[in-house]
Amino acid sequence: MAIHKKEAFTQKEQDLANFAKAMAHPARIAILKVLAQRNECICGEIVNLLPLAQSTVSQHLKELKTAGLITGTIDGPRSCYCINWKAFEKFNGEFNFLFAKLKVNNEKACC
Amino acid sequence: MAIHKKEAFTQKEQDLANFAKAMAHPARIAILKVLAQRNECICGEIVNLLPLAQSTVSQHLKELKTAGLITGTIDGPRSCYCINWKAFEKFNGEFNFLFAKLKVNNEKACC
DNA sequence: ACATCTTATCGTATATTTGCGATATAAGAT
DNA sequence: ATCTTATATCGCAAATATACGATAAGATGT
Repeated sequence: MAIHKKEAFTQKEQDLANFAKAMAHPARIAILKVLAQRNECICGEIVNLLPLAQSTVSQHLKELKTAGLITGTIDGPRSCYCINWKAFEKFNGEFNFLFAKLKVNNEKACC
Repeated sequence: MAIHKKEAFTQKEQDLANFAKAMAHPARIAILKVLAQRNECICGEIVNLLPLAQSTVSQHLKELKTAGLITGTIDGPRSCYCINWKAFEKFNGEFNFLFAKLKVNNEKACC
């Protein structure tokens, strides 16, 4: 029955939703914050900073990578992650586009 | 076993995650888009615009309302929804804070 | 070759989300 | 009072997400 009807929406709507979904967990927000603060690539250090098991963190990193919010390269025995700021720029722009519309209409809001 | 460990993160992280979560579905993005375009309050008209059943749309509206992204008031036999642009302002600011950090560190990104 | 260290993946249990039909609720119209 | 219209809620089925331990994979060091 009720799978996901995501296909029925526009690509932009899906893209925005996917971007939001990738950020829709405090652990992933925390990971992005760490990567933003230290701009040098971080690896399993994230595991020490989060109250989660290594496998769980790895899973969250994978999700962020799949969604395109971060990039990951293998550096010897360890992995190095960085934020894909280009993706953030893109989606920040789309969000702002939505917000801009809101601001314009703000005065006339009725409820 | 593995419920949600959301309590283990800061309030800000949770707030941002909840905001993102509310937007993490194309249907809800579409709803927000409609509400942004027509600034007059929309009710079940949204149902006609979306490829979803009335009950499903109602559920999405409820989620958006619970998350604080929209407001809803009862207007006679029908419901009237508007975007809570204040909430958007707040979270847009927090997102931009994150993005700003990114831009600063952009040059030194290593992967 | 072997041990070690780091990270990814698998398997699994549980919780949450998504979607719909059916039903309830509430206001207006007849 | 009853019917209609508009929304919300309930109950359910199926899909996803979350989390962990166990294990695999890959590189480095001895």
